[in-house]
Amino acid sequence: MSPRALDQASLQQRELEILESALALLEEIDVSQLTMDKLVARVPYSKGTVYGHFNCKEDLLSAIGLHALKIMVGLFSKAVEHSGNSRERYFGMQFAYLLYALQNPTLFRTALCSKSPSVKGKTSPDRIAEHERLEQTLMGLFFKVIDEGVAEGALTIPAHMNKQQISFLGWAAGYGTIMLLNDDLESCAGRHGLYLEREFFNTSNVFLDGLNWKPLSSEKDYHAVVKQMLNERFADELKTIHARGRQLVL
Amino acid sequence: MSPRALDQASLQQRELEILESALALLEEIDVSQLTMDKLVARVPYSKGTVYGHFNCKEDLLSAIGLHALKIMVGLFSKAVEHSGNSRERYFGMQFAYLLYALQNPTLFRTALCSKSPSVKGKTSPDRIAEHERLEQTLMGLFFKVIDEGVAEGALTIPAHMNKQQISFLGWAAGYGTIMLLNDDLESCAGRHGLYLEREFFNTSNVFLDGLNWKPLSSEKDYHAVVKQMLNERFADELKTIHARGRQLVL
DNA sequence: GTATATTTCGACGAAACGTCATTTAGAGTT
DNA sequence: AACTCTAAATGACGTTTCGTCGAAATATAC
Repeated sequence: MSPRALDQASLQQRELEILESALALLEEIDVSQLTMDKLVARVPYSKGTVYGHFNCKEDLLSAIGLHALKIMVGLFSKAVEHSGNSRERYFGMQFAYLLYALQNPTLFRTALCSKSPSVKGKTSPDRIAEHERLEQTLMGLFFKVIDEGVAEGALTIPAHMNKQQISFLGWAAGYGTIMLLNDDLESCAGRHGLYLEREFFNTSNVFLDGLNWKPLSSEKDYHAVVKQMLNERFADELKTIHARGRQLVL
Repeated sequence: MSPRALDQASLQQRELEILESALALLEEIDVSQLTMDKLVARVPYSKGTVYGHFNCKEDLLSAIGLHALKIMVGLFSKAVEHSGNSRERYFGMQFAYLLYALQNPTLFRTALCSKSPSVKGKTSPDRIAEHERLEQTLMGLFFKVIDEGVAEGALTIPAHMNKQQISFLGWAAGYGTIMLLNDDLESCAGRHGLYLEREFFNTSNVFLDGLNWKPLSSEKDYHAVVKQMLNERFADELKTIHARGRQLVL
């Protein structure tokens, strides 16, 4: 009956291959210069095949956004599994976001585009749904640690807030810090370099102190916490970041 | 010599006219559907003339972003001039950002696009420079109130932070809140409506409490502060928001 | 070897872009 | 009032990018 039904696995495999080619291309040219024709020229597949995976440039960008989300889930999971109290782990999760951004500057920058309304407007419904699903997963990781914080007695959720709001605010703080200091991602510790991690660190602590999540930053040396977690859990990521000529200064 | 030399004023006038036509068009279609041809068809000018002002769609989007920034400067200035202590005014400035977003949902959504790397990559250098200039102005407004807070003795800048970091974090919190709850902008207080202003309010207070900017939210009724400022300073904006069928619930 | 369902291919028409040779019209000149 | 001169406006046109679709290729079943 059905001859050579292409299995899901090799389809996904090829999709990933095309996606990575796109990212490689984006190392050379700006997103604004990216065209489907250029991508097709670079890939060992035809236009029709590429369009079978991504129905337009915007859909491709969204797929890259999804890819980024998957990497984040992996990093955040590692941070959550780290030993330590709830605040340390929450803090670690926030910091993992910075690691992701430093390790994959192109991916990070491109994923930002996928948030833009002009891109979302052309994305396939499937991918949008998958996007929401993954964001839910990420949220779940944050919720878990918040719950543990409450269980430990280290955190009391303010009367006028809920878990969503808390994890959301932390996310916004981290996201905003990185986005506004975006330039630092590329810089090899030049004039402005080295601010990003410092600001990220401080921002996260101000946020957690604001929630009165114990132990406060005045009661515990979170520099040491971050350093330990980096060494024990994120050695590979650090290596990649160093290979990019970027140091992580805390 | 020069016949009918066009003065700068009428040039800017026309640029604004085209820009507003674009925004009107964006009330009907999505940003992703916007084309220069559609804009030209809608405007009493030719393609060449339109391209004289905006050298591509992305440049137009950036111009819309600039327009948004100008409106923000106006709103923030009003909030800064309000009576009250420094925290009240800083809080008011944050809230003015929400007003802007609710009053101009299309503008807000479109301005978001102009932040995307894919758009910035095609924007004219002049406009990028102007963008930075205006953002400096906005920053300046925040700095001013932070300085006043310090002068009043209501705020002590944490040893490991500076003004930039503080205003940045507040901005990120507000920006993030609105962006992630973007959908609420359009909704006429439906199922999900009404969360945005509540979260925005709480987020801002958590942030300011985290900084220990006195009086804390436990010491003062900031609901009353916001309500008073809205009535005294932002009656017009409230009217527009109501006209859009959106209530502001605090 | 043949039939058949599936995948791949890339040429092609449509759409959007952005330019530039031409036209228009206002101000000065006679 | 006719003429000239030139900045400004125009829109047709060549180019680029898009996304589709009929044809070709491929692999399996029989």
